Amino acid sequence: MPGGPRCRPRARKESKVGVRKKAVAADSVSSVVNRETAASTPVDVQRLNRFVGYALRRAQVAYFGDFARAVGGTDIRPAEFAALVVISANQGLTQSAIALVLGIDRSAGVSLIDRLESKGLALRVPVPTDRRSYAIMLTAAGQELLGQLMTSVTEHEDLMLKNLSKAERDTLLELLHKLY
Amino acid sequence: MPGGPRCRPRARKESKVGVRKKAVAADSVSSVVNRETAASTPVDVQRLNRFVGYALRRAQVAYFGDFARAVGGTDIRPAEFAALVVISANQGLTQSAIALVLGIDRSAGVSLIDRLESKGLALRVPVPTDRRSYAIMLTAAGQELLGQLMTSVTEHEDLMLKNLSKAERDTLLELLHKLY
DNA sequence: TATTGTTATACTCTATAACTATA
DNA sequence: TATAGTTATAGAGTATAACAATA
Repeated sequence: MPGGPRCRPRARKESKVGVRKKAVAADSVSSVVNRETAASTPVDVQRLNRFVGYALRRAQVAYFGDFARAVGGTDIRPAEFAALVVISANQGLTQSAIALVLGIDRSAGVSLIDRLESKGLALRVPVPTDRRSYAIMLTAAGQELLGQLMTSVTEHEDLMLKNLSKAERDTLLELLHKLY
Repeated sequence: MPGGPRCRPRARKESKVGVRKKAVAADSVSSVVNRETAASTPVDVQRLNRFVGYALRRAQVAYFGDFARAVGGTDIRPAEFAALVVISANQGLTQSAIALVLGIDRSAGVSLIDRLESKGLALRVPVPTDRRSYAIMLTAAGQELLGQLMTSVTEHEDLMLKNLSKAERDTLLELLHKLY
């Protein structure tokens, strides 16, 4: 996939985060080690599952994890797909406006549009009336790919949401929108 | 906050991702630049908002972004909170088991438990019957902090979900659980 | 002065591969 | 051989600060 190395090796021994291996004797802890728990007794996740934030994260990870497979060999990531959808519905939007809509920083928008442009899906068109900014447009290839993606992403969502009725799906969408 | 630098400077000029600044003349694009769109006309997000994945991401970003404020000066992140909840309800679980429950890799579990341990919230207790593994336990401090966090995180969720009725909240939780 | 696009940088989260000690 | 914990590493995602060109 895309992109070269962006991170460096950590310094060889600097990486010992915190205080490791300082394990204490079991009897310095009030409770006793429960061997059944450590083995294969069902884990209690009741309290954890009451938190919406945790459920949100798990659902999002599951969704994103399957996204790459869903869009096949296109090498389009969720943020890129979202950008394509926004640009398609709002041809000529500036980069900053796109970033604002997507809820990311302007600086993050640069590499997002870079990627779309390098794939031949979008273009930066100079705006004559404001030489600081570019109008972002879909290319014909971008428009066509978006058409395919609308289908494959919709299928992906159908699969992810197969346990939900149509009404539940609408409800989920509506409730999520209330969170931001 | 924690952690030193982990990334290196990109090589000075290597960073030009893709083909930038190759802006073409406006008339090489079928559509014309819509100045109103580039200015302040309301942006059309109708199609984008039909995608559950996008809504999931936005909701999760909003939730996580406010989490740090919600837990005050404790410097506890969502994953650490989730780990504390799991450990508390399942004292003595191994590191691998915790990672499995949280849906992360064993290797990611290492630094998670490292952080809890370095903050004095959890302990790695040697398991006599299996010298490869540790039983993870909450310390008294961990138990107490978790008590406070249960309150502040619950308040945080109440705030995030203030636009939802109790029934809607339960529905949201139930629907999200169906996604993973 | 303010904004647009940009670059350099930093940091979180998470994964994969490989290693060591143990089973 | 297989598993638990660990380390080194890669890379996605995103933020902040600062700068140049332009408004």
